[in-house]
Amino acid sequence: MATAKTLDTKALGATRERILNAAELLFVEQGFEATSLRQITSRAGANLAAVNYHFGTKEALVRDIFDRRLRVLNAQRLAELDAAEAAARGRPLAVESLIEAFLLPVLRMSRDRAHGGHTFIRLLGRAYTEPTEMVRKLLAAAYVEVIERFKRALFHALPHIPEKELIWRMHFALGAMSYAIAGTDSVQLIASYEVRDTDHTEAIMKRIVPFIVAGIAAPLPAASPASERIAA
Amino acid sequence: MATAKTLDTKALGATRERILNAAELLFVEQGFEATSLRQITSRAGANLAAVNYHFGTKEALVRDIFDRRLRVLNAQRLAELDAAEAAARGRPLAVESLIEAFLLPVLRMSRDRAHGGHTFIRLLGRAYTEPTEMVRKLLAAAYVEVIERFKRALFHALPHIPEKELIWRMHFALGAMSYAIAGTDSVQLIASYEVRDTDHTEAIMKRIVPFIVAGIAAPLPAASPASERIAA
DNA sequence: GTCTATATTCAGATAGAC
DNA sequence: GTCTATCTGAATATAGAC
Repeated sequence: MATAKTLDTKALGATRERILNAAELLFVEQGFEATSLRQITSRAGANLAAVNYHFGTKEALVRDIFDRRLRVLNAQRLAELDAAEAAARGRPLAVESLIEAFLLPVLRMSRDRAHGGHTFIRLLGRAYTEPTEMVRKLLAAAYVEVIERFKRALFHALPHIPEKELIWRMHFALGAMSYAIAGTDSVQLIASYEVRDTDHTEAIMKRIVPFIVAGIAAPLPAASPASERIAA
Repeated sequence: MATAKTLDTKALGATRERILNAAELLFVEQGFEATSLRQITSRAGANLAAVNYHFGTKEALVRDIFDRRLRVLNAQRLAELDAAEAAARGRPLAVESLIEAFLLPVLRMSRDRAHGGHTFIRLLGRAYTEPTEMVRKLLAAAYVEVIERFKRALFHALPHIPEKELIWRMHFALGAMSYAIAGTDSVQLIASYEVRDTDHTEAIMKRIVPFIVAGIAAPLPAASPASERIAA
Protein backbone atom coordinates (compact mmCIF):
# COMPACT_ATOMS: atom_id res chain seq x y z
CA MET A 1 0.00 0.00 0.00
CA ALA A 2 3.05 2.26 0.06
CA THR A 3 2.46 3.09 -3.59
CA ALA A 4 -1.13 4.05 -3.04
CA LYS A 5 -0.21 6.21 -0.11
CA THR A 6 2.45 8.02 -2.10
CA LEU A 7 0.04 8.65 -4.91
CA ASP A 8 -2.54 9.96 -2.51
CA THR A 9 -0.13 12.36 -0.88
CA LYS A 10 0.95 13.63 -4.25
CA ALA A 11 -2.63 14.13 -5.30
CA LEU A 12 -3.41 16.03 -2.14
CA GLY A 13 -0.51 18.34 -2.50
CA ALA A 14 -1.26 18.74 -6.19
CA THR A 15 -4.50 20.60 -5.63
CA ARG A 16 -2.80 23.18 -3.49
CA GLU A 17 -0.09 23.64 -6.10
CA ARG A 18 -2.58 23.85 -8.94
CA ILE A 19 -4.42 26.59 -7.11
CA LEU A 20 -1.21 28.51 -6.49
CA ASN A 21 -0.25 28.24 -10.16
CA ALA A 22 -3.64 29.19 -11.49
CA ALA A 23 -3.85 32.15 -9.11
CA GLU A 24 -0.40 33.36 -10.12
CA LEU A 25 -1.40 33.37 -13.75
CA LEU A 26 -4.74 35.07 -13.24
CA PHE A 27 -3.27 37.68 -10.93
CA VAL A 28 -0.77 38.63 -13.62
CA GLU A 29 -3.46 38.87 -16.25
CA GLN A 30 -6.10 40.68 -14.24
CA GLY A 31 -4.67 41.90 -10.96
CA PHE A 32 -5.47 40.74 -7.44
CA GLU A 33 -8.76 42.50 -6.89
CA ALA A 34 -10.20 41.69 -10.28
CA THR A 35 -9.54 37.98 -9.93
CA SER A 36 -12.20 35.95 -8.13
CA LEU A 37 -11.71 32.73 -6.25
CA ARG A 38 -14.18 31.17 -8.63
CA GLN A 39 -11.97 31.93 -11.60
CA ILE A 40 -8.97 30.55 -9.78
CA THR A 41 -10.51 27.27 -8.70
CA SER A 42 -12.18 26.83 -12.05
CA ARG A 43 -8.88 27.13 -13.91
CA ALA A 44 -7.15 24.97 -11.34
CA GLY A 45 -9.76 22.26 -11.78
CA ALA A 46 -10.55 22.45 -8.09
CA ASN A 47 -13.59 23.14 -6.03
CA LEU A 48 -14.35 26.63 -4.80
CA ALA A 49 -14.20 25.53 -1.18
CA ALA A 50 -10.68 24.22 -1.69
CA VAL A 51 -9.23 27.71 -1.39
CA ASN A 52 -10.73 28.16 2.01
CA TYR A 53 -9.58 24.73 3.06
CA HIS A 54 -5.98 25.12 1.91
CA PHE A 55 -5.35 28.79 2.56
CA GLY A 56 -8.13 30.12 4.75
CA THR A 57 -8.65 33.42 2.92
CA LYS A 58 -7.86 35.01 -0.40
CA GLU A 59 -5.30 37.23 1.30
CA ALA A 60 -3.49 34.22 2.71
CA LEU A 61 -3.41 32.72 -0.78
CA VAL A 62 -1.69 35.84 -2.09
CA ARG A 63 0.77 35.67 0.77
CA ASP A 64 1.62 32.05 0.02
CA ILE A 65 2.19 32.81 -3.66
CA PHE A 66 4.84 35.38 -2.83
CA ASP A 67 6.39 33.36 -0.03
CA ARG A 68 6.88 30.32 -2.20
CA ARG A 69 8.83 32.19 -4.87
CA LEU A 70 10.56 34.95 -2.96
CA ARG A 71 12.16 32.48 -0.60
CA VAL A 72 13.96 30.91 -3.57
CA LEU A 73 14.68 34.16 -5.35
CA ASN A 74 16.23 35.96 -2.41
CA ALA A 75 18.25 32.99 -1.24
CA GLN A 76 19.78 32.83 -4.70
CA ARG A 77 20.48 36.55 -4.71
CA LEU A 78 22.35 36.32 -1.44
CA ALA A 79 24.24 33.26 -2.67
CA GLU A 80 25.28 35.10 -5.84
CA LEU A 81 26.44 38.04 -3.77
CA ASP A 82 28.37 35.75 -1.44
CA ALA A 83 30.07 34.15 -4.41
CA ALA A 84 30.95 37.49 -5.99
CA GLU A 85 32.34 38.82 -2.73
CA ALA A 86 34.35 35.68 -2.18
CA ALA A 87 35.80 36.01 -5.66
CA ALA A 88 36.70 39.65 -4.99
CA ARG A 89 38.70 38.67 -1.91
CA GLY A 90 38.05 41.76 0.16
CA ARG A 91 38.29 44.26 -2.68
CA PRO A 92 35.13 46.24 -3.50
CA LEU A 93 32.87 44.55 -6.02
CA ALA A 94 32.40 45.87 -9.51
CA VAL A 95 28.96 47.47 -9.76
CA GLU A 96 28.34 45.15 -12.65
CA SER A 97 28.80 42.07 -10.47
CA LEU A 98 26.42 43.53 -7.93
CA ILE A 99 23.68 44.13 -10.45
CA GLU A 100 24.18 40.71 -11.92
CA ALA A 101 23.94 39.06 -8.53
CA PHE A 102 20.60 40.75 -8.08
CA LEU A 103 19.29 40.01 -11.56
CA LEU A 104 20.63 36.57 -12.44
CA PRO A 105 18.20 34.75 -10.14
CA VAL A 106 15.37 36.70 -11.75
CA LEU A 107 16.51 35.62 -15.17
CA ARG A 108 16.85 32.05 -14.00
CA MET A 109 13.35 31.97 -12.58
CA SER A 110 11.94 33.75 -15.57
CA ARG A 111 13.30 31.06 -17.86
CA ASP A 112 11.45 28.39 -15.96
CA ARG A 113 8.17 28.34 -17.82
CA ALA A 114 7.42 24.76 -16.90
CA HIS A 115 6.92 25.57 -13.22
CA GLY A 116 5.42 29.02 -13.53
CA GLY A 117 8.56 30.95 -12.64
CA HIS A 118 8.10 33.10 -15.72
CA THR A 119 4.62 34.03 -14.60
CA PHE A 120 5.72 34.95 -11.13
CA ILE A 121 8.48 37.25 -12.33
CA ARG A 122 5.93 39.23 -14.29
CA LEU A 123 3.72 39.33 -11.23
CA LEU A 124 6.62 40.54 -9.14
CA GLY A 125 7.26 43.41 -11.53
CA ARG A 126 3.73 44.58 -10.98
CA ALA A 127 3.67 44.03 -7.26
CA TYR A 128 5.99 46.93 -6.52
CA THR A 129 3.39 49.43 -7.64
CA GLU A 130 0.44 47.54 -6.19
CA PRO A 131 -1.76 49.89 -4.22
CA THR A 132 -2.85 47.16 -1.82
CA GLU A 133 -1.12 47.73 1.47
CA MET A 134 -0.94 44.02 2.13
CA VAL A 135 1.16 43.35 -0.94
CA ARG A 136 3.51 46.23 -0.28
CA LYS A 137 4.10 45.18 3.32
CA LEU A 138 4.71 41.64 2.18
CA LEU A 139 7.38 42.75 -0.28
CA ALA A 140 9.03 45.09 2.18
CA ALA A 141 9.33 42.32 4.74
CA ALA A 142 10.63 39.82 2.22
CA TYR A 143 13.23 42.23 0.89
CA VAL A 144 14.63 43.84 3.98
CA GLU A 145 17.58 41.46 4.34
CA VAL A 146 18.47 41.41 0.65
CA ILE A 147 18.31 45.18 0.32
CA GLU A 148 20.54 45.65 3.35
CA ARG A 149 23.21 43.33 1.99
CA PHE A 150 23.20 44.90 -1.48
CA LYS A 151 23.18 48.39 -0.04
CA ARG A 152 26.33 47.73 1.96
CA ALA A 153 28.04 46.17 -1.02
CA LEU A 154 27.11 49.16 -3.15
CA PHE A 155 28.43 51.68 -0.60
CA HIS A 156 31.64 49.72 -0.57
CA ALA A 157 31.85 49.57 -4.35
CA LEU A 158 31.32 53.29 -4.87
CA PRO A 159 32.74 55.07 -1.82
CA HIS A 160 33.04 58.40 -3.62
CA ILE A 161 29.27 58.71 -4.10
CA PRO A 162 27.23 59.81 -1.08
CA GLU A 163 25.18 56.99 0.42
CA LYS A 164 21.97 58.97 0.14
CA GLU A 165 22.56 59.41 -3.56
CA LEU A 166 23.23 55.70 -3.98
CA ILE A 167 20.00 54.82 -2.24
CA TRP A 168 18.08 56.94 -4.70
CA ARG A 169 19.86 55.32 -7.59
CA MET A 170 19.15 51.85 -6.26
CA HIS A 171 15.56 52.87 -6.20
CA PHE A 172 15.65 54.06 -9.81
CA ALA A 173 17.39 50.87 -10.85
CA LEU A 174 14.80 48.73 -9.13
CA GLY A 175 12.15 50.70 -10.98
CA ALA A 176 13.76 50.17 -14.36
CA MET A 177 14.00 46.44 -13.65
CA SER A 178 10.51 45.93 -12.29
CA TYR A 179 8.88 47.95 -14.96
CA ALA A 180 10.81 46.36 -17.78
CA ILE A 181 9.96 42.90 -16.52
CA ALA A 182 6.33 43.64 -15.79
CA GLY A 183 5.71 45.46 -19.03
CA THR A 184 5.81 42.50 -21.35
CA ASP A 185 2.93 44.05 -23.18
CA SER A 186 3.66 47.71 -22.80
CA VAL A 187 6.91 47.42 -24.67
CA GLN A 188 4.63 47.79 -27.62
CA LEU A 189 4.06 51.31 -26.37
CA ILE A 190 7.54 52.32 -27.46
CA ALA A 191 8.73 49.69 -29.85
CA SER A 192 7.38 49.96 -33.36
CA TYR A 193 8.50 46.46 -34.24
CA GLU A 194 7.48 43.10 -32.90
CA VAL A 195 9.06 41.79 -29.71
CA ARG A 196 9.15 38.02 -29.57
CA ASP A 197 7.89 36.91 -26.23
CA THR A 198 10.15 33.90 -25.93
CA ASP A 199 13.33 35.88 -25.62
CA HIS A 200 11.79 38.87 -23.95
CA THR A 201 13.27 38.48 -20.49
CA GLU A 202 16.67 37.46 -21.76
CA ALA A 203 16.79 40.43 -24.09
CA ILE A 204 15.92 42.69 -21.18
CA MET A 205 18.60 41.24 -18.96
CA LYS A 206 21.26 41.55 -21.60
CA ARG A 207 20.47 45.18 -22.23
CA ILE A 208 19.50 46.48 -18.84
CA VAL A 209 22.76 45.76 -17.03
CA PRO A 210 24.82 48.39 -18.91
CA PHE A 211 21.97 50.87 -18.50
CA ILE A 212 21.79 50.41 -14.75
CA VAL A 213 25.54 50.26 -14.21
CA ALA A 214 25.96 53.56 -16.02
CA GLY A 215 23.08 55.13 -14.11
CA ILE A 216 24.33 54.00 -10.73
CA ALA A 217 27.82 55.30 -11.35
CA ALA A 218 26.67 58.52 -13.06
CA PRO A 219 28.31 61.88 -12.34
CA LEU A 220 26.90 63.55 -9.25
CA PRO A 221 23.84 65.75 -9.86
CA ALA A 222 25.57 68.75 -8.31
CA ALA A 223 28.06 68.61 -11.14
CA SER A 224 25.25 68.67 -13.67
CA PRO A 225 23.81 72.07 -14.64
CA ALA A 226 20.56 70.41 -15.72
CA SER A 227 19.53 69.46 -12.22
CA GLU A 228 19.82 73.08 -11.16
CA ARG A 229 17.34 74.14 -13.79
CA ILE A 230 14.89 71.45 -12.80
CA ALA A 231 15.14 72.12 -9.11
CA ALA A 232 14.73 75.86 -9.62
CA MET B 1 -30.54 86.23 -13.68
CA ALA B 2 -27.18 86.04 -15.33
CA THR B 3 -25.55 85.68 -11.94
CA ALA B 4 -27.83 82.91 -10.86
CA LYS B 5 -27.32 81.10 -14.12
CA THR B 6 -23.53 81.36 -13.80
CA LEU B 7 -23.68 80.04 -10.28
CA ASP B 8 -25.91 77.19 -11.34
CA THR B 9 -23.61 76.22 -14.19
CA LYS B 10 -20.62 76.30 -11.88
CA ALA B 11 -22.44 74.17 -9.36
CA LEU B 12 -23.40 71.66 -12.00
CA GLY B 13 -19.89 71.39 -13.32
CA ALA B 14 -18.54 71.26 -9.81
CA THR B 15 -20.11 67.88 -9.04
CA ARG B 16 -18.47 66.33 -12.07
CA GLU B 17 -15.11 67.80 -11.06
CA ARG B 18 -15.49 66.73 -7.46
CA ILE B 19 -16.16 63.20 -8.59
CA LEU B 20 -13.11 63.21 -10.86
CA ASN B 21 -10.90 64.51 -8.05
CA ALA B 22 -12.22 62.10 -5.45
CA ALA B 23 -11.86 59.17 -7.85
CA GLU B 24 -8.30 60.15 -8.70
CA LEU B 25 -7.37 60.14 -5.05
CA LEU B 26 -9.07 56.87 -4.21
CA PHE B 27 -7.67 55.13 -7.27
CA VAL B 28 -4.16 56.06 -6.16
CA GLU B 29 -4.77 54.83 -2.65
CA GLN B 30 -6.58 51.61 -3.49
CA GLY B 31 -6.40 50.88 -7.20
CA PHE B 32 -9.17 50.90 -9.76
CA GLU B 33 -10.83 47.60 -8.98
CA ALA B 34 -10.75 48.00 -5.24
CA THR B 35 -12.42 51.40 -5.33
CA SER B 36 -16.21 51.41 -5.41
CA LEU B 37 -18.46 54.08 -6.84
CA ARG B 38 -19.95 54.38 -3.38
CA GLN B 39 -16.62 55.39 -1.91
CA ILE B 40 -16.07 57.89 -4.69
CA THR B 41 -19.43 59.62 -4.49
CA SER B 42 -19.32 59.58 -0.74
CA ARG B 43 -15.96 61.36 -0.64
CA ALA B 44 -17.08 63.73 -3.40
CA GLY B 45 -20.18 64.64 -1.46
CA ALA B 46 -22.31 63.49 -4.37
CA ASN B 47 -25.04 60.95 -4.87
CA LEU B 48 -24.24 57.46 -6.05
CA ALA B 49 -26.33 57.90 -9.17
CA ALA B 50 -24.33 60.97 -10.16
CA VAL B 51 -21.54 58.82 -11.57
CA ASN B 52 -23.87 57.11 -13.93
CA TYR B 53 -25.40 60.41 -14.95
CA HIS B 54 -22.11 62.20 -15.63
CA PHE B 55 -19.97 59.39 -16.97
CA GLY B 56 -22.22 56.46 -17.80
CA THR B 57 -20.02 53.73 -16.37
CA LYS B 58 -17.09 53.35 -14.03
CA GLU B 59 -14.86 52.61 -16.99
CA ALA B 60 -15.81 55.87 -18.68
CA LEU B 61 -14.99 57.69 -15.46
CA VAL B 62 -11.50 56.20 -15.50
CA ARG B 63 -11.12 57.23 -19.13
CA ASP B 64 -12.11 60.81 -18.35
CA ILE B 65 -9.66 61.04 -15.48
CA PHE B 66 -6.76 60.19 -17.78
CA ASP B 67 -8.00 62.29 -20.68
CA ARG B 68 -8.29 65.39 -18.57
CA ARG B 69 -4.70 65.27 -17.33
CA LEU B 70 -2.83 63.61 -20.18
CA ARG B 71 -4.05 66.18 -22.65
CA VAL B 72 -2.28 68.89 -20.63
CA LEU B 73 0.78 66.82 -19.83
CA ASN B 74 1.53 65.71 -23.35
CA ALA B 75 0.88 69.11 -24.89
CA GLN B 76 3.45 70.56 -22.51
CA ARG B 77 5.93 67.83 -23.29
CA LEU B 78 5.70 68.55 -27.00
CA ALA B 79 5.96 72.29 -26.35
CA GLU B 80 9.11 71.75 -24.27
CA LEU B 81 10.59 69.61 -27.00
CA ASP B 82 9.71 72.24 -29.63
CA ALA B 83 11.40 74.91 -27.55
CA ALA B 84 14.51 72.83 -27.00
CA GLU B 85 14.78 71.99 -30.68
CA ALA B 86 14.29 75.60 -31.65
CA ALA B 87 17.07 76.60 -29.27
CA ALA B 88 19.35 73.95 -30.74
CA ARG B 89 18.90 75.40 -34.24
CA GLY B 90 19.15 72.16 -36.15
CA ARG B 91 21.93 70.61 -34.09
CA PRO B 92 21.09 67.40 -32.24
CA LEU B 93 19.68 67.96 -28.77
CA ALA B 94 21.61 67.11 -25.67
CA VAL B 95 20.11 63.96 -24.13
CA GLU B 96 19.73 65.99 -20.98
CA SER B 97 17.44 68.48 -22.68
CA LEU B 98 15.35 65.65 -24.07
CA ILE B 99 14.84 64.03 -20.70
CA GLU B 100 14.03 67.36 -19.15
CA ALA B 101 11.46 68.13 -21.83
CA PHE B 102 9.78 64.87 -20.95
CA LEU B 103 10.00 65.29 -17.20
CA LEU B 104 9.50 69.00 -16.55
CA PRO B 105 5.76 68.88 -17.25
CA VAL B 106 5.49 66.00 -14.83
CA LEU B 107 7.28 68.00 -12.17
CA ARG B 108 5.08 70.99 -12.88
CA MET B 109 1.90 68.98 -12.56
CA SER B 110 3.17 67.19 -9.51
CA ARG B 111 3.72 70.49 -7.74
CA ASP B 112 0.11 71.45 -8.23
CA ARG B 113 -1.44 70.03 -5.11
CA ALA B 114 -4.30 72.49 -5.11
CA HIS B 115 -5.86 70.99 -8.23
CA GLY B 116 -4.94 67.37 -7.74
CA GLY B 117 -2.05 67.30 -10.20
CA HIS B 118 0.15 65.72 -7.58
CA THR B 119 -2.34 62.92 -7.10
CA PHE B 120 -2.62 62.22 -10.80
CA ILE B 121 1.13 61.95 -11.27
CA ARG B 122 1.24 59.23 -8.66
CA LEU B 123 -1.67 57.53 -10.37
CA LEU B 124 0.12 57.77 -13.71
CA GLY B 125 3.16 56.04 -12.29
CA ARG B 126 1.00 53.12 -11.31
CA ALA B 127 -0.99 53.00 -14.50
CA TYR B 128 1.90 51.68 -16.58
CA THR B 129 1.84 48.39 -14.76
CA GLU B 130 -1.94 48.17 -14.47
CA PRO B 131 -3.14 44.75 -15.55
CA THR B 132 -6.43 46.14 -16.81
CA GLU B 133 -6.35 46.12 -20.55
CA MET B 134 -8.50 49.22 -20.72
CA VAL B 135 -5.97 51.33 -18.86
CA ARG B 136 -3.04 50.07 -20.91
CA LYS B 137 -4.78 50.75 -24.21
CA LEU B 138 -5.73 54.18 -22.99
CA LEU B 139 -2.13 55.02 -22.19
CA ALA B 140 -0.79 53.60 -25.41
CA ALA B 141 -3.20 55.72 -27.44
CA ALA B 142 -2.48 58.86 -25.45
CA TYR B 143 1.27 58.41 -25.77
CA VAL B 144 1.76 57.39 -29.36
CA GLU B 145 2.43 60.90 -30.67
CA VAL B 146 4.71 61.94 -27.81
CA ILE B 147 6.75 58.76 -27.96
CA GLU B 148 7.24 59.13 -31.70
CA ARG B 149 8.54 62.68 -31.37
CA PHE B 150 10.91 61.85 -28.53
CA LYS B 151 12.12 58.74 -30.26
CA ARG B 152 13.12 60.68 -33.35
CA ALA B 153 14.86 63.33 -31.25
CA LEU B 154 16.74 60.64 -29.38
CA PHE B 155 17.89 58.89 -32.55
CA HIS B 156 19.13 62.23 -33.76
CA ALA B 157 20.89 62.99 -30.48
CA LEU B 158 22.73 59.67 -30.30
CA PRO B 159 23.34 58.53 -33.87
CA HIS B 160 26.15 56.17 -32.88
CA ILE B 161 23.81 53.97 -30.80
CA PRO B 162 21.57 51.53 -32.71
CA GLU B 163 17.93 52.58 -32.73
CA LYS B 164 16.79 49.28 -31.33
CA GLU B 165 19.10 49.74 -28.38
CA LEU B 166 17.81 53.25 -27.80
CA ILE B 167 14.24 52.03 -27.77
CA TRP B 168 15.08 49.57 -25.05
CA ARG B 169 16.79 52.27 -23.06
CA MET B 170 13.84 54.61 -23.44
CA HIS B 171 11.76 51.82 -22.01
CA PHE B 172 14.07 51.39 -19.04
CA ALA B 173 14.10 55.13 -18.46
CA LEU B 174 10.33 55.29 -18.52
CA GLY B 175 10.31 52.50 -15.97
CA ALA B 176 12.70 54.27 -13.63
CA MET B 177 10.56 57.41 -13.85
CA SER B 178 7.18 55.79 -13.41
CA TYR B 179 8.26 53.60 -10.60
CA ALA B 180 10.07 56.34 -8.76
CA ILE B 181 7.07 58.61 -9.01
CA ALA B 182 4.51 55.96 -8.15
CA GLY B 183 6.48 54.56 -5.26
CA THR B 184 5.99 57.38 -2.81
CA ASP B 185 5.57 54.79 -0.14
CA SER B 186 7.84 52.05 -1.35
CA VAL B 187 10.88 54.28 -1.10
CA GLN B 188 10.75 53.14 2.49
CA LEU B 189 11.68 49.74 1.13
CA ILE B 190 15.19 50.93 0.40
CA ALA B 191 15.68 54.10 2.36
CA SER B 192 16.43 53.64 6.01
CA TYR B 193 15.76 57.29 6.78
CA GLU B 194 12.61 59.36 6.52
CA VAL B 195 11.64 60.85 3.17
CA ARG B 196 9.65 64.04 3.53
CA ASP B 197 6.67 63.83 1.28
CA THR B 198 6.54 67.52 0.40
CA ASP B 199 9.76 67.53 -1.56
CA HIS B 200 9.52 63.96 -2.75
CA THR B 201 8.83 64.60 -6.41
CA GLU B 202 11.30 67.45 -6.66
CA ALA B 203 14.00 65.38 -5.07
CA ILE B 204 13.31 62.61 -7.55
CA MET B 205 13.47 64.92 -10.53
CA LYS B 206 16.72 66.46 -9.42
CA ARG B 207 18.37 63.10 -8.98
CA ILE B 208 16.84 61.03 -11.72
CA VAL B 209 18.01 63.11 -14.69
CA PRO B 210 21.71 62.27 -14.31
CA PHE B 211 20.82 58.62 -13.75
CA ILE B 212 18.77 58.41 -16.92
CA VAL B 213 21.14 60.45 -19.05
CA ALA B 214 24.00 58.17 -18.08
CA GLY B 215 21.92 55.06 -18.70
CA ILE B 216 20.70 56.18 -22.10
CA ALA B 217 24.18 57.05 -23.28
CA ALA B 218 25.83 54.00 -21.70
CA PRO B 219 28.50 51.95 -23.52
CA LEU B 220 26.97 49.39 -25.85
CA PRO B 221 26.19 46.00 -24.27
CA ALA B 222 28.36 44.21 -26.81
CA ALA B 223 31.34 46.06 -25.37
CA SER B 224 30.42 44.84 -21.92
CA PRO B 225 31.67 41.39 -20.90
CA ALA B 226 28.92 41.11 -18.30
CA SER B 227 26.13 40.88 -20.81
CA GLU B 228 27.84 37.92 -22.41
CA ARG B 229 27.80 36.03 -19.15
CA ILE B 230 24.15 36.83 -18.61
CA ALA B 231 23.03 35.91 -22.06
CA ALA B 232 24.99 32.68 -21.97
C1' DG C 1 -29.16 67.49 -12.31
C1' DT C 2 -30.08 65.13 -8.16
C1' DC C 3 -32.30 62.13 -5.32
C1' DT C 4 -34.40 57.40 -3.23
C1' DA C 5 -35.21 52.89 -3.90
C1' DT C 6 -34.25 48.84 -6.01
C1' DA C 7 -32.91 45.32 -9.59
C1' DT C 8 -29.29 42.27 -10.61
C1' DT C 9 -25.10 40.14 -10.30
C1' DC C 10 -21.30 38.37 -8.14
C1' DA C 11 -18.01 38.43 -4.55
C1' DG C 12 -15.77 35.77 -0.30
C1' DA C 13 -16.76 32.60 3.04
C1' DT C 14 -18.85 28.46 5.43
C1' DA C 15 -21.76 24.37 7.00
C1' DG C 16 -22.09 19.86 6.66
C1' DA C 17 -22.57 15.45 3.78
C1' DC C 18 -19.39 12.32 1.73
C1' DG D 1 -9.56 16.52 1.24
C1' DT D 2 -13.41 17.39 -1.61
C1' DC D 3 -17.91 18.28 -2.70
C1' DT D 4 -22.86 20.77 -2.97
C1' DA D 5 -25.57 24.18 -1.39
C1' DT D 6 -26.08 28.35 0.64
C1' DC D 7 -25.36 32.55 3.61
C1' DT D 8 -24.25 37.34 3.64
C1' DG D 9 -22.70 41.35 2.01
C1' DA D 10 -21.47 44.55 -1.50
C1' DA D 11 -20.78 45.79 -6.08
C1' DT D 12 -22.59 48.29 -10.57
C1' DA D 13 -26.29 50.01 -12.69
C1' DT D 14 -30.97 51.89 -13.44
C1' DA D 15 -35.92 53.40 -12.97
C1' DG D 16 -38.55 56.97 -11.82
C1' DA D 17 -40.04 60.83 -8.47
C1' DC D 18 -38.63 65.48 -7.63
